[in-house]
Amino acid sequence: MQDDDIANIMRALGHPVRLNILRFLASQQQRECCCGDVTESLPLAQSTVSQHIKVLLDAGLIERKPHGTRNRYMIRHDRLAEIGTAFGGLLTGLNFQAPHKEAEPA
Amino acid sequence: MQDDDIANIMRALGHPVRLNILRFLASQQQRECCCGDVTESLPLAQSTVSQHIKVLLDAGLIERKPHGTRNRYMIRHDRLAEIGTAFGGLLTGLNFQAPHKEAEPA
DNA sequence: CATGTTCATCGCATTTCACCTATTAATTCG
DNA sequence: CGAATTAATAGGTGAAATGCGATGAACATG
Repeated sequence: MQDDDIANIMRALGHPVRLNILRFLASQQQRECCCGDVTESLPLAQSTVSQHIKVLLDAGLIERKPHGTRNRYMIRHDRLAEIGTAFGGLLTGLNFQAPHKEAEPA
Repeated sequence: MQDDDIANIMRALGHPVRLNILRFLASQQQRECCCGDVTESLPLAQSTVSQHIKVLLDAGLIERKPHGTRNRYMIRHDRLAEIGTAFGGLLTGLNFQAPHKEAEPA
């Protein structure tokens, strides 16, 4: 995964509302979960929520499934796994460069 | 760690240039590493780099140590560990069962 | 077909971000 | 002290993000 991809994903995660949306989706996994449900759980207008959902979609963090007149949203666990790996790699890379001097444990 | 903190950190990590700066600092850990060094490694003006550094400082990802007329910068490994834990917690909360191990400094 | 529901998208206003040049503060040194 | 060095900050500009209300497409149903 490229720096640009990681940066994009981090930016998508860099907003409290979007974190809330993800958590909400996670908590409602097995039910119908459409834009309206998410909107109800937040003090924001429907259009605003829809925008945030789009950001998460574009970052590949969630997926959309049309379902009648509604859209059902769900977390993309496959992508989360990738992201976890990439992020772990990033942190490891940032930690790795001090072979003789280690971060001292308290 | 609160959602706002996580979001702040994610936003700080959500820019390729800042990822580059972190990597550069990681690779130069044992040497003097001041703003000028970072600037030389990037196609950006000194003031722009200084601003990015400020974002990383505010997010607690790096620290500053005045050193003569220069400022020496270094990665805050303690914070990276915290962030790794928080991020892991976030992913777990989203129902992601990590099949890989987390990046932590020993 | 007409009506109601859902929600993405389109303006629009405001704020924040990213970049620059120029300046200023702090420090070293002749 | 004056000159040089380093880097933070001030100020300006254009782009992007964030929020809203309004509109319209897609679908279900009477």
